[in-house]
Amino acid sequence: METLTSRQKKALETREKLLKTSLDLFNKHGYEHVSVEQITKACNVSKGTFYTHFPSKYDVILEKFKELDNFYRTVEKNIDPTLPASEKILLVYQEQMRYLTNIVGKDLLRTVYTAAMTNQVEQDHYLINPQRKIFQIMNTYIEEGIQHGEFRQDVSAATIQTLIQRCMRANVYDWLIHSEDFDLASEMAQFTAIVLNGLKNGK
Amino acid sequence: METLTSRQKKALETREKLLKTSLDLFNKHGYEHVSVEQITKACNVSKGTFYTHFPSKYDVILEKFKELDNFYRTVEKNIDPTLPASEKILLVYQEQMRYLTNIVGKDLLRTVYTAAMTNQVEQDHYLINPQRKIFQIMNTYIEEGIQHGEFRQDVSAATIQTLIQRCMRANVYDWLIHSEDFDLASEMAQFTAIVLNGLKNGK
DNA sequence: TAACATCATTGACCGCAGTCATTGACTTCG
DNA sequence: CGAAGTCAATGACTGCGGTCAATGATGTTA
Repeated sequence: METLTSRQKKALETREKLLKTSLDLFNKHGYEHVSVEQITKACNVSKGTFYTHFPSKYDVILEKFKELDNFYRTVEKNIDPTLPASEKILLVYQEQMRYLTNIVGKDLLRTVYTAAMTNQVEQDHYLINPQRKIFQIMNTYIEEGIQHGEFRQDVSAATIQTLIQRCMRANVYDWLIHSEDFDLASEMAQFTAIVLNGLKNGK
Repeated sequence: METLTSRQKKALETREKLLKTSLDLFNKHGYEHVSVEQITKACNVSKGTFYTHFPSKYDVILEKFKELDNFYRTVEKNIDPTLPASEKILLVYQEQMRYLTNIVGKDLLRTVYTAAMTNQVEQDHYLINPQRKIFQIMNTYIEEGIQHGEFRQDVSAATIQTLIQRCMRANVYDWLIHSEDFDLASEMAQFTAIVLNGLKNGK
């Protein structure tokens, strides 16, 4: 199992080359302005080859996008564990929004947010997949906050988790439909702070 | 100006026929499964004709979608003016979500929410256009709430308005990316109530 | 080594959104 | 009325995402 035949190695090379070239071209010209044929020509393979390695043009993006989770692991470590849950949540989101703004960019995110609505295949989309590292981190903080009596008792942990996740998508989506003049990190902070305030105990 | 030449009348007829046929077909088979050629064949016109009347396939949808505003006018009238602002907001949203669920449907809304991200043409999209009747209604309620000291003083009216609108898109978007098992009206009510709670005064 | 099986690769092909030069019926103007 | 202008309508064409039957090089088995 471990060792690959030369054939499989070749195939993997092709795949990697397609992946790298795709992302490079997307970065340079924008997702919509790069055709699959451009990618394959740049790699000296045929169009069909692209589709033996990726189900669609979009899936290349998704692959890259999933790397995000490594980023979150680093963020998690840099957060002071003694802070109240709501502040931790705000901090993680702040880092995430910075990352989305500066590294990922509108173009790729737009693709993901569009595909989430269109590809209603494979159950539910990655965007709401509970497996995502960031959601697991958030959920831990929320559980913590509940145990410390930080949140209202009449809303379940699962509900709070869903709502906090929805905050994220709300602000990202609004960022995507606004033309510039929208600072994702600060909008996110403001909005989430209000939601957290609405969830606070004894007010 | 008032009277149309027979030529213009013919053109308008063609336009209306295309509009009606498009929406009928979209309703019957779903937006994605209806091609422009199908529409034009059903109308006995050429494909090009479609594009003399509509900039794109999507714009047909948008036209229908704008009729929503008439609906909001009716809703507004049925709301008890003595209620507190936050309750009025919840009521309007409740009616809107019912309308979106039962009349408009996921298919058409998905199209609009996708296009809002893609067509970054003509400034900002209809979805965040302040001209929309529903936003004007909401804004009135919010101003009212501020004057009655219902909301925190440290957040401007404009900000509150933006956040309340964002609640709408947040829940609609999440509805669109969930496969069934998502009750838009109740999710919306819950989420918005929490945001309003977070905006409440003296807590 | 020879016959067979696998599977990455190919490129012609499909369906569809959108374009545009051309046409000719209708309108306007002298 | 006739010439000139307008503009709705046309359909061949482009570009692109995605498909699939055929190919043959590589790997497996006898």
